[in-house]
Amino acid sequence: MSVGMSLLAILEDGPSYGLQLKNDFEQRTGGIWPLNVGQVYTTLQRLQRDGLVEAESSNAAESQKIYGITDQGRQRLSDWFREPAADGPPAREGLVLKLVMVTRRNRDDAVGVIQTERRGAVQLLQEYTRLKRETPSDGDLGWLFLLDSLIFTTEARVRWLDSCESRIAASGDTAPQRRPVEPATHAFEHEEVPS
Amino acid sequence: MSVGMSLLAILEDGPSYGLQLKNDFEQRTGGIWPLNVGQVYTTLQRLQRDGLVEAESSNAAESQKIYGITDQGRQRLSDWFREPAADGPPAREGLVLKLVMVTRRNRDDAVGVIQTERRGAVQLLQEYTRLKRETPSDGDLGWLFLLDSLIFTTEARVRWLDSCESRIAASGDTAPQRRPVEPATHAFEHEEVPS
DNA sequence: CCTCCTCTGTATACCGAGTATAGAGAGCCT
DNA sequence: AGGCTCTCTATACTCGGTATACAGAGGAGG
Repeated sequence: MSVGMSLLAILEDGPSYGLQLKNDFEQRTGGIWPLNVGQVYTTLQRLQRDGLVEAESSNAAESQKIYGITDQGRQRLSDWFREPAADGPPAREGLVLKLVMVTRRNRDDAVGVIQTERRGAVQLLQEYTRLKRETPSDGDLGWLFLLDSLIFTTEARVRWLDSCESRIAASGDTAPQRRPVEPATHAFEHEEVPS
Repeated sequence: MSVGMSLLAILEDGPSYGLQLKNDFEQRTGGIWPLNVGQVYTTLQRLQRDGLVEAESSNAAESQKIYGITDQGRQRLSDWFREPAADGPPAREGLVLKLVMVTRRNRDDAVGVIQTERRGAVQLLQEYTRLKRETPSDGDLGWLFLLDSLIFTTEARVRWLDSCESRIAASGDTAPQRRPVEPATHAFEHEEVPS
């Protein structure tokens, strides 16, 4: 739950409340990662349930609930920073999945997908580099990290798409692979289904 | 819903049922992306609700429900292949979030996070390149795409981590950074907030 | 035969991430 | 006063993901 941990990290700088946490979160990520307000409240409830956060009385306005981090919360946050991020299988990625699926179906469609995505990625890349150009290189470290991350992964995506396209080009001449789409298949195809 | 669309893509090859769909999915992704069975059934229910899939009578065993793609499902699948994948803000990434948060808190901890993650990423990279070495370069295109994607993004992650570390090294000497905690941004309310 | 065990297959409960929206209260303006 | 906007909290809902319950079929062995 990286959102919850991020809220904990913000709360470590002092007690706060829902909307303020949302704003702080978005400020720290330069507005690149907007955070839905509703998610803040549900996440706070979960953090409170787990004892990582406690509600403090807001004497002035009833409409504000101030939350503060607990000692257990500080401990949990420390653990989060210490433990490695990825342990299970790598996260599924929509575009990769799409390309895997479309390639088996029709290689021409795959080339279309690649070209569409490449255009989008290059455009994003230009946007990110523009943002970076406007940022002093001694600016906020977190913001620079985030920008660099976006740039590196988007660059990698472009190069990956190029490699996919050339792979298709290299193999397309030799291997036909897929039937030309027919409706009304399954009537007769039933025998092979195990029963 | 890329999982649902992937199931649709599999169903385009002919009717099938829950467990078989899980197995086909994992076979197409070379076992890199295991798919929980439960998710298959709930996703099938959603697809059926939306009319993209229909339950066919399972003649032999009652314990098997055979699903087939509908014309509407084929249309939806075509649309999925045609439409660009990413339109909203880029997906939040746990590691980037962690690094952004930890950097603001303590740069030494940030270096620790970077080094831990770098070790893990390099190890993954070795694993992926080993898998690639064992794959003939004219093998299944989808599998090669998937493998390349993992390699490209993991490489990018390593280079990103290196760049983060050198940024910290470059700026660490000059700039103190921890803000001395200022709540009270907000008009009148919490002059009572304990800090 | 009957029991136990395993394998296959389906289904549900639950959690977290994420979105949309309802609705209360305060301040302001005319 | 009425009405508007802004702030703030809260809930309902969807989807991705995991674990687990549950039912049936078939085999092994007493």
